[in-house]
Amino acid sequence: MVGIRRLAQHLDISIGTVSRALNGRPDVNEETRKRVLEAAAELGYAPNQAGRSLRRGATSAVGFMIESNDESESNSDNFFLGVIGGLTGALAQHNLDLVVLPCSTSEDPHDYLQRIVVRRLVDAVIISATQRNDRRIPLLKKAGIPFIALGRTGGADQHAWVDLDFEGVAHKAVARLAAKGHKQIAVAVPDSDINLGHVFRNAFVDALAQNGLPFDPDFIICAKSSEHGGYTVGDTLLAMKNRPTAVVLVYEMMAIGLYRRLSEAGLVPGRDLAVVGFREGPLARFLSPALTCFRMSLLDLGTGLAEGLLATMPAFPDLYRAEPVQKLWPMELVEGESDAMEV
Amino acid sequence: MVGIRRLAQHLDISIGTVSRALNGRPDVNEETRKRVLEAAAELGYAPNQAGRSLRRGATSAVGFMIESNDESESNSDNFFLGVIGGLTGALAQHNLDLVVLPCSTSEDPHDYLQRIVVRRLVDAVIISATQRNDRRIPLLKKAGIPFIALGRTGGADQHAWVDLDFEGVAHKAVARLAAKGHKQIAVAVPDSDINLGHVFRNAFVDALAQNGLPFDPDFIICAKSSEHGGYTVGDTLLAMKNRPTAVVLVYEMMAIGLYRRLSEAGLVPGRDLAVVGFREGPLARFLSPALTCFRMSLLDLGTGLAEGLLATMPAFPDLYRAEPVQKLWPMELVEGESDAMEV
DNA sequence: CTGAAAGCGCTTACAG
DNA sequence: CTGAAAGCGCTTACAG
Repeated sequence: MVGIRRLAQHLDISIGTVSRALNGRPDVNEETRKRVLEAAAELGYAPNQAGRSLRRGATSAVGFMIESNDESESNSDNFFLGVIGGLTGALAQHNLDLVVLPCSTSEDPHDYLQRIVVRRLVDAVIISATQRNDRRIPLLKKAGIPFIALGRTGGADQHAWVDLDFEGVAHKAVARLAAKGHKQIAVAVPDSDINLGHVFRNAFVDALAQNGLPFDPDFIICAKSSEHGGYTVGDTLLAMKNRPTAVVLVYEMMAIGLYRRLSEAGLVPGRDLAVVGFREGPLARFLSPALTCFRMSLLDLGTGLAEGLLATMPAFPDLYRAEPVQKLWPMELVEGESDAMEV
Repeated sequence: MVGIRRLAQHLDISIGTVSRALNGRPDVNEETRKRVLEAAAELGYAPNQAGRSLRRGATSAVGFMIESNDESESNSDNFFLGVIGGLTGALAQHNLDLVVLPCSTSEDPHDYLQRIVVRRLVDAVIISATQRNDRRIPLLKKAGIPFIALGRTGGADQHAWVDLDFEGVAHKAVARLAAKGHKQIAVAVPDSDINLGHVFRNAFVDALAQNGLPFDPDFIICAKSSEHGGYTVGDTLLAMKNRPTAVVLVYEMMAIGLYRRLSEAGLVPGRDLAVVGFREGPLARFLSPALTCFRMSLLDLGTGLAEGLLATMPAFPDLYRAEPVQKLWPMELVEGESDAMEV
């Protein structure tokens, strides 16, 4: 592997000049710069990242921590890939690399992140799957490393975050169902401690009140965030004596399992039970009857996350903002047939 | 952030001894080692990765390059997350970190990988979505960086790879359909230049011959590797005057779209058209009628990949093998109802 | 068993 | 505009 020394020797100039030429410093003769650039391309030289990071005290890399546990495995589908596409695009404009850091099931997310942070593997971090009480937040604050969370936490959030507009979804879904005459509306939320479950549940209860509908705690159904979870939601609904006439889901994949369970019972979504799904994805588009759900751009979400993160990085003073970005990402209703019925 | 200097000063010993104690060198007084370990835990010290990498000439990180393009976005679902789980587990045992390196749609995979490699961002690389003629292979060979491919290429493969046993799948599927009396069997393959399409097509043609069945080029249907692709496969099949009685799919997600298209035409899989899917996933399990498909463990595949990679790394002489690992990953038939019919 | 020193590959004040 | 030199935070022969 060719280093800066070899390149300098090849050009018969000093390594300092080579470095300055490559880094676009203004105080370099344009003729010299041209020769350096050409030779670098020819010899396939790029600065060794360890040497550069050590000297600069920064890695030019941003970490995106994801959890590859069983739950996310079955529900996330293409969510992260879409977001990653947006992130890489926005970060690349500022010469930042994105590295995805998968925390395995067997390791505590807090400990994993701590290792990453103290070793200074990356300059900034994006965390996802935020818990209601997420110990990673104080860890990152204490370490003083710029970060943004994809998802709110339960605390007083004095940090940057971007989250889906669960409130908007809950209100739009409930208002729509109420307009069709539904009075008994259930909601399916994840049974883990992930914060979005709490957020969505609260928004749902709030939406019921706003529409003058009674709240029945039995109508909040906890389930795994997966197809199978959707299936068990179906089980629960079918077993209720006072069965709801509508259900709102908070994970795309749940719809698949619920459709299946209903079908086994001879019931049809939109005729026997109104179903409102969550995120419109390739799967939702192929369900029959078509699922009423909510649309968003994963790419734009990724871009928004990147912008929010850049605004926390002192290394980018022109983008830096004193106030942390805290943004709810809007989701737009897509009308399907799964809640066509009126009651 | 506390460095080794601070830690040494705090303990009133030299940084050399601190380093040796932390790195488990035998030539350290056990009492000293204990004090160092305790102080490191107390002060939250871990060696700066840039400093360590520069000195050692190795990063202790393995890169897993994935492509976050539109196609993979809609087909990969949980495939990578599962594999990543297996990879992290196996690599962690050798103190290697896994970093996922997403190549964005807009960048050429070859150029992206070259940047990663020459900057020495990682010690070894796993590439995926191999093309028939994949320029990344010669790049990695020339750079002399240990690597393994998830997927074969079209060339004479003198490098390590692990791939799914497409041959086994094609033969099992065709033999099973032939036994049920099918003589006109179609296959759906991806329309991109990804190598698995070629591999599967060849295996399919081979399997037809072995079962004494004629080969009709019209029965090879190219489609996008997505739900929508499955839908267009349905379109193609329905439009054929000489319609096949069975179809074998090479992507899990295709089944969803095909089911949908058949349903729209009033046809039922397993009654009007025999369908054999590819990988059993959470989605396949929820299709109705149940999809006949093939089962594998993503976790084991990840572990196998890691082992194959470690065997190429001179840094692990006890695992090192002169012969590159080249392994077809077996897939086991899971009987469903989607090919129940006999003809 | 421990300390002092060299050096990994860069970038960047500092002289000239 | 360029070169020589210092130094980022580690690890590791080398002395003692």
